[in-house]
Amino acid sequence: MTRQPTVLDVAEIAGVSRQTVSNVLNSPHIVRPDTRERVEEAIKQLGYRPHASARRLRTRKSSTIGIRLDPVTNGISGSVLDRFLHALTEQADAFGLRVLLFTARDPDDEIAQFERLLDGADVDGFVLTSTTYEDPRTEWLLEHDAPFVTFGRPWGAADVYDPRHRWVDVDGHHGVAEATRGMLELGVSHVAYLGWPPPSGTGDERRLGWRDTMLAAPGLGLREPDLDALEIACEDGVEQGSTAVRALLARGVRVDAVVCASDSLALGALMVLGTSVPIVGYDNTPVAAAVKLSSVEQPLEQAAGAALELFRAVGPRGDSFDPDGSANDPDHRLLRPRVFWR
Amino acid sequence: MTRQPTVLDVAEIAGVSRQTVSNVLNSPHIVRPDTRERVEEAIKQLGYRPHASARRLRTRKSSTIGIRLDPVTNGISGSVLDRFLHALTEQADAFGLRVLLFTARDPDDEIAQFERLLDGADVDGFVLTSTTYEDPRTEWLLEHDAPFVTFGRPWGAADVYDPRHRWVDVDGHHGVAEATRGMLELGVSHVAYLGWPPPSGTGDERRLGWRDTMLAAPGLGLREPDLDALEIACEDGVEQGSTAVRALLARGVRVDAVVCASDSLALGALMVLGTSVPIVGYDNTPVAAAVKLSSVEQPLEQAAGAALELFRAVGPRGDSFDPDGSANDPDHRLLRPRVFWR
DNA sequence: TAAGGGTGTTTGAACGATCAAACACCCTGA
DNA sequence: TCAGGGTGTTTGATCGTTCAAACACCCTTA
Repeated sequence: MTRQPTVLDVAEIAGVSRQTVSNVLNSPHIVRPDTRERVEEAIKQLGYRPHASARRLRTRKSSTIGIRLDPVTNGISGSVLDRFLHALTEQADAFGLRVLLFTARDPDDEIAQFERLLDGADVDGFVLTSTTYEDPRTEWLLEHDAPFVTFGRPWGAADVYDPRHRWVDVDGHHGVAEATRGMLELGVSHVAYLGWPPPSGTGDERRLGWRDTMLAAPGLGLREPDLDALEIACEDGVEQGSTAVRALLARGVRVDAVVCASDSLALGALMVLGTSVPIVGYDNTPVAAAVKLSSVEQPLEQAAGAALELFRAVGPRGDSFDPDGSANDPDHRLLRPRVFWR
Repeated sequence: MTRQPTVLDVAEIAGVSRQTVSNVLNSPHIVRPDTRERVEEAIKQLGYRPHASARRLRTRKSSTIGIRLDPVTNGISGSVLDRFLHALTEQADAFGLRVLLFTARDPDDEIAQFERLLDGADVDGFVLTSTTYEDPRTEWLLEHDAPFVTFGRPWGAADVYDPRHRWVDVDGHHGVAEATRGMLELGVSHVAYLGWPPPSGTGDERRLGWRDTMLAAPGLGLREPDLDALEIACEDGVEQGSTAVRALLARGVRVDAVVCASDSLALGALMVLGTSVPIVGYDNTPVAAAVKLSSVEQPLEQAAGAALELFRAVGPRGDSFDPDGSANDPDHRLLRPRVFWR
């Protein structure tokens, strides 16, 4: 036989019907053990493998998630999403899912792609990677109730814990706080913060991680105005980081250490300050490793796994309703990063 | 009507049969213009979109290419493949193709994935990104005549221009030669080369790009032994690059400029030599941009486009046989990189 | 006027799987 | 002996599309 074997071929060999073969594959528990064994034997013998498209046509499910590849690898930090994508792909198999890529020029185009992929039954749903305030994409997906999970909280949403919007995210506050604490443990007191200008969901959270830690530090005796002086904000970028640090120094501020909102900024700081002052970046990109920069590392494997779990759970919505609220929230996951000291 | 419209719905509205609608979609030229117009009108009116799985089931084609996401983003240069992947995804649409990701632990596992994806009709074929000498993967694919295109020449193969093995690649010799010429034009004479230890298909080629250019340089009067002194090899990595350059200097060699086989090595050189000596890297990674390093840039968009073209052409093999040989080779593309001077 | 050829459209069947309902069988209890 | 219920398996129909062959029609040409 030259063509691929089908359920029928398997059925014939095992001496059962099509449907029984199908049952062995999809709901083994309803088949009697000895029958099941015979069928499994035949499957192995023929090297049978279900035809994915036929199954999709019938079940109207593709077991595939779509994910958008961002248009520009925006500098250094692009690699974070690449690593997330990688982890996602790697673990998708274990969840019986596949990952289909697509690109889009802008949010509107992306929505058009959603429509195209869903209508063609190419994907069951999506994983979104960078969501913005009042994101038109999530609104569209909710409206058309298409399953989705975002990597990143819906900053600015009325209810961040809306069960209809499932998300996975990394606790930036905790990460930066840890980095700051690590600096203070070195015995220094003037830990500066180099971040992004508000408003920025992620950025503001990271900034607070530093600020809260500094204020709470015992015996440091720092007050709000002291902190204001130790903080500087600029757009993301190596050059911008260098410029900002120079400005900080020009003000005559004493800087014992620097905690940054990104590796790009950290690299910028490094180029001005050299290795005399300890610096911590964020995202632990390959660049950080290359120049031996400490950095906050996001648990991307965990994040990917959690995203897949949430995605798979999208179907039976509401049946696991938790009256306690966020106590044991099954729809959202906030993961803890850790500092990678070098 | 709540469900997705089908060809039948369109047919009814346009007053034609299923097949005519199908023809309008797949071979518009055989449909009379006025009929076609009526059908297109109906398609637009209903917002009809063909069901991809149904089509795939019938045609036994998935219009999807599989691509493996490499297990580890190996340092800085990982971004090259990411950018290629990106370009591939972006242009796939124009070729009516989709990109499906998968991962694999090792070549054997990858072959198992090939089998799984092909049997399930999930993909039509593959684009391979890093091929090695006597690659078991390409051999398997050839044996099972599964369509594939590699990004990278089959180094060491008996016949690199074997028409059964289609490939796209970038002319590293030319890229490094250009970089070297650029250095010489600055008026310097002692251009060193920092590369990888042989044997390495890509590495050896790049090295020759430098060597040939140096030997051919008019008025330089360099001979083989002089070149040997100007050359040093080490494994890829920032640290390794620094060490190698230090060794070169320790030997008392005069170094006016450095051409490197990668950005990692270039960064390593930069950390030892500083900005006093011009350095050129390879791949133009974000890191190179960040530290203002000149670098050879691979035309990844072109490479992706060419890969897709070749992939689409895999079907009718042999009908475009070219007796002249490589004169106008339709199965392979060697692209020219350019130096991005900073 | 009938046979032949070309063009454009329709019809029946198939792709390979799963759903839903029917069916066969065994066991129990009236 | 037969109704009733449970378990395990089979049968017919279906998902939405395209292939292959049939068909209707018009235009030539003998």
